[in-house]
Amino acid sequence: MARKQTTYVILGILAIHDNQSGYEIRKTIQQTVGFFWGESFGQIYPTLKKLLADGLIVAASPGSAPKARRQEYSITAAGLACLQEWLVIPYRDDPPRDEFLLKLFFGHEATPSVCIAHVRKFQDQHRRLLNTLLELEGLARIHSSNNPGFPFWMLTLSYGLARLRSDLEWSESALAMLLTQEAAAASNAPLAKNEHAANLA
Amino acid sequence: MARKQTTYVILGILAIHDNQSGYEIRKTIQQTVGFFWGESFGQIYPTLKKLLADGLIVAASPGSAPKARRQEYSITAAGLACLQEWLVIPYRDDPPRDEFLLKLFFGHEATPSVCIAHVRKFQDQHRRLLNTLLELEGLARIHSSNNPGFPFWMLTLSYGLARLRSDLEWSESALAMLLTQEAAAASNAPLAKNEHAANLA
DNA sequence: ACACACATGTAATTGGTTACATGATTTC
DNA sequence: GAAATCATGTAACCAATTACATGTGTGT
Repeated sequence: MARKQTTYVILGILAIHDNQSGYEIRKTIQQTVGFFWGESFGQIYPTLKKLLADGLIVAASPGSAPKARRQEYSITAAGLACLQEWLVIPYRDDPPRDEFLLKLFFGHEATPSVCIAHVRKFQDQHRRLLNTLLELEGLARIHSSNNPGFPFWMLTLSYGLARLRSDLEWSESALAMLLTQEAAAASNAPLAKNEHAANLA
Repeated sequence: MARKQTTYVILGILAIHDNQSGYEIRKTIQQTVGFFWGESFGQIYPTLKKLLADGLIVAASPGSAPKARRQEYSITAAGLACLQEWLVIPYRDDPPRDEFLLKLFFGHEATPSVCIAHVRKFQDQHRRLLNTLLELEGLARIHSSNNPGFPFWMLTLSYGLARLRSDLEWSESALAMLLTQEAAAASNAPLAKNEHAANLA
C-alpha cells in the first residue's frame, strides 16, 4: 500500500515520542529533522485524519493540562508495523532541484555582483544552520544520549554537519573566485576608458 | 511575472547553446545540470509552447539535416532579458526532503541490516555519480574551457565534487558505526542464550 | 525484421504549498 | 487590551511526475 511520505514522518515521530498533537508533531519535526525535512499543516492535519481512520494512530485525551481544543495522538501496533515495513523499502531519491546552483550555473548571463550576492546569502544561511545544528547536538547529548534512537539521530546530525562544513568551505573558494573575477571586470572597464583617453591624447 | 522554474532552465540552456529541440534540451539538461536539476518531457514540451507564445523563444527550422518531425528553438532578446531578470532575484531554497536521511533517522525502529543496506546504496550511487562528474569535468575542460560560461560551470561542478566527497567520507564512518552496532547486537543474542543455558546447568 | 534512439505530445494523478478562516490561551 | 503563541482545519492552486499514445530514422 503506497502512502505518501508525510505518513511515515508522523508515524516515526510518534514512535519516538507518543501523545503529541498535530501542532506539536510539526514542531518536533522542525526541531529534529527540520534540516532535511519539512511538513506543512495543510499536509499534517489531513494525514492525521487518514491515519486515525486507518487505525495506525489513536486519539488520546491530553493527560495533564486540558488546554484549548487540542487532540493528541499515539501510534498503534499497526502503525508501528506500517512504519517498519516502509523502513526496509529502498529509499527513492527525490529528483534533485537546487535553484541556487542553477542561478550560479547561468551566472555568466548576469553581472558578477549577482552571483556574489547569491553566494553570500548561501554562506549566511549555512552559518546560521551550522549554529542551529551544533546547539541541537549539544541538547541531544545532554537529554537523549541514553535513548535507543540516539545513535541514529547522531548519524543524520553528523551528516548535516559534514555537509554544512563542506558547503561552507566550497563557498569560500567560490566567493574568492567570483571576487577576483569581479575585480578583473571592474579594472577592465576603467582601463578601456583610460586607453580610450590615451588614444585621444 | 512569476513563471515556473522550468522556464528558466530552458532559457538558460538556450542562452548557452541555441537551436535545440525539446528532446535535445532535456538531454543537455541531464548532461550539464543533471546532478542538481531534473526536467521531464511532460514539463518541457508544454513550457516550450508557452515560451513560444510569449515570444521568449522562436522556432527555427533545423539547419543541416532535416530529420524526423523536429522543432528547434532559439532564445530571443526578450527571453534573454527574462532570464537575466530572474537571475538577480534571490534564490528561494526549496523545502528540503531527503528520504534517505529520514529512514536513517528512524533507524532504531528497523533491524541493523536495514540501515546498512541504505548506506550501501547511498555509497554506490555517490561513487557512480562521482565518476560521472569527474568525466564531465574532463570533457568540459577539453571542449569548453574557452567558453565565457566555463568558470560558472566549474563552480557548480566543484560544488558537486566537494559534496560528493564529503558525503562519501561521512558514509564510511556511518557504515563503520552501523557495522559495529550490528556485530554487538548479533553477539548479544547468543550471549543471552549462553547465560540462559548457564543458569539451567 | 527488430530494437533502439530520436521525437513530440496529452491526460491523469498526486503531492504539496499557500492562503484563508477561526478561535483559545498566555504574556506583557 | 494588544500581541504572540497555541491550535485546527479547509480550499484553491500549482508544479511536476507518470503513464499513455504515436510515429520516424538508424543500425544490426
